[in-house]
Amino acid sequence: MIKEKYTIKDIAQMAGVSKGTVDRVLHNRGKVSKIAFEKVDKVLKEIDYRPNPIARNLKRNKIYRIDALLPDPKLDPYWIPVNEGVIEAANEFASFGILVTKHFYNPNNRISFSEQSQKIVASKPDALLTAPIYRKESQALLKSCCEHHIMSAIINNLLDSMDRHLFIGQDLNQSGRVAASLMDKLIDRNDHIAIIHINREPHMKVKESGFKDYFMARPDSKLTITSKKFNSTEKKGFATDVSQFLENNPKISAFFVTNSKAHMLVEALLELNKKDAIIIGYDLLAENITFLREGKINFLIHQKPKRQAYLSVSHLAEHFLFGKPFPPQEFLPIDIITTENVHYYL
Amino acid sequence: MIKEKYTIKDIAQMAGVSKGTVDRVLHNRGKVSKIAFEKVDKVLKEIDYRPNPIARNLKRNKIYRIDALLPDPKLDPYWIPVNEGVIEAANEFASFGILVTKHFYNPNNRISFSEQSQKIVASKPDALLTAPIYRKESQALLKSCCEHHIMSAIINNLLDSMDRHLFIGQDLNQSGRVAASLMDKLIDRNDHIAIIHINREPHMKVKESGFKDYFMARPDSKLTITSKKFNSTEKKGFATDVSQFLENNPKISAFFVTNSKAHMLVEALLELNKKDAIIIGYDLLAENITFLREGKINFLIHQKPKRQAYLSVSHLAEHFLFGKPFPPQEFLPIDIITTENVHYYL
DNA sequence: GCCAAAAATGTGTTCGAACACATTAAATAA
DNA sequence: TTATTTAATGTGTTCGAACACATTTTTGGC
Repeated sequence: MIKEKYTIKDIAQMAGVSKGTVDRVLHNRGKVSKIAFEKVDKVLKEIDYRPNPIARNLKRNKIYRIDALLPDPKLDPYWIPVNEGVIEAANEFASFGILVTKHFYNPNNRISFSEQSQKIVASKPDALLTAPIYRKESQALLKSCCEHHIMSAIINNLLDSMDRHLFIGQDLNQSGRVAASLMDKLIDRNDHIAIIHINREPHMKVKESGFKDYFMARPDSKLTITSKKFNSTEKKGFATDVSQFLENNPKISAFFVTNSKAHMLVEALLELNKKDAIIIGYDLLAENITFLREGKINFLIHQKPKRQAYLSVSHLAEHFLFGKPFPPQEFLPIDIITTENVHYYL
Repeated sequence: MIKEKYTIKDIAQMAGVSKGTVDRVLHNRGKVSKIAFEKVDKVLKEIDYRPNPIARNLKRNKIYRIDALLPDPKLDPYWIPVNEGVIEAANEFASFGILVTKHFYNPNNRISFSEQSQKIVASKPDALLTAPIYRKESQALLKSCCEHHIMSAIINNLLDSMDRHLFIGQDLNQSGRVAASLMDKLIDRNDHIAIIHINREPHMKVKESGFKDYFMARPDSKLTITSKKFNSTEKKGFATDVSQFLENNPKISAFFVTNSKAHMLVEALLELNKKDAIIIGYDLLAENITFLREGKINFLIHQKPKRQAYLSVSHLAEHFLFGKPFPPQEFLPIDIITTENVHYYL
């Protein structure tokens, strides 16, 4: 295998035919005689020809449309970095003819998700990127995409029965286990642990399972783990609820918050004058980082929302532009964040 | 700003000139009258023209050469993933006309580094990628690159007085601090800590500083931290040395190993029947992972050698191909690895 | 006002792949 | 055998930027 760049013209010359014939062989377009085919095929087998993706792309000269359907970052700050990741990738690939359009839905309103879904499918983009908060609606959307031959990519959380869609995110069960193993290093034998869901979304149950599984696997474990779901979105009601919960469970001193809202719990605990609680939460929101740096949150797990979004868009783009293959599921590492390394993740 | 793709031809038409004139304006090639310049300039200011990088690249049609000068992975397994990262990126960009050549040097022999250096510079590649283990020799190499207009990228460890070279790696001082903060969570008040250098390379001192700084910053800290350097490369001599060291410092129960050789220490400790020592080390070598999973290493810090290499090559490639800018220094996150999340980093 | 030199502007070709179209060779029917 | 369809093959153009080259316009000198 000689290291050189071969062109169609080269191959044609080597095989003693014209570039048109080589082209027909390469693309199985027929209208090639056996003799000609074999001459070309022989050369192709010798040289490991790889078409120049740049020339190919220039010729195609197509504008690829990727539509992103995401929760409105104004309504939940968790989605701000996701939005940034999409924008970054969009800018990077804009001059390559990749056109990214963003659509926001209200994360507290399934109807808004469905409405936007239909609009997007109707506009027939080349690919769709979404965070499937609502299971049923999301599955309907993905099915619809399949039917209309729209590529689909998913971030944040996996849906069950979901093959052949690009997924980029974390293994949420394992993420719960990581949280548990960190908790394990921090607590004493007689600590009681609470798993706190604040405005629970379905996939957070998976984190809870992982967390519990870790401790269940240890035969010596006699820990008490209580799971609690808080629904209040207003601060006041939430603080009262927390107070109530702690009165009923006075022994609890360690908390695992299953989403980005650990800072809310910290604030509530501070109001109740309950200090030195052990807290593990998710995501690098400004409030969380502040508490992490102050030692009021012990560990954060980084779900890399920005990277999820960036990677999805760039995988799709590079697939369209250069035919790059990508794995159907890409599980990102579960990053453990402390005061000391948080800086490098921002 | 209308969202459309403009070509030079479009601009020429809009400005009422020929594409040649537009080209001269875009590239400041002179030979343009004031009137023509202003006509073109006006259009350019209106439309935010970005040249099609694909077409540009096709026209250039140049083969870019990147030479990588790295320690032989056969002589130190730490460099295996670095090698993999280079290969992966090389394959990815091969069809774009990026030609990556690897050169290995003996990490225990500065002469072999110098010799290879000279060969590479003499062959005048477009860029050089290296891991600068030897300070003086590396600085000479980088200077030489500058003079010959060879781009240079560096991974693994930073050299001082090193501007305008692409660096991709971790902040080693901070990495020591991360190790310390993890140690802090694991130890008791009266534990004694040892910092262990096995076959020390100069930059490992930086990790030690970071580690010590963390504990110094705490006014309440009365910890004893001993630093020890082991030089033996053979197992037998090493175990004896460790034994000796422990006899002299019987109170030491926690170890921070500043490179990928934590597994050697674990083995030595096992031979001495010293169990439940606390150990924090670096890098996901197979041996380290085994001990991590068995609970004999508490934390590993992942230096992402593969990613460092991959990123360097792809940054250089994308710079050459598409004119992508890159930051002079890119500090990668300092990943904390436990039994629970190690799987996702492999 | 005319010619030569210089400046300004326009035209044409290239890169490699893709595909439309033109041309030639082989196969079939009259 | 000749006309005519069909198969096989070759040629030419396009994508957008870059640059070589050709052409036109302007300027200065007499």
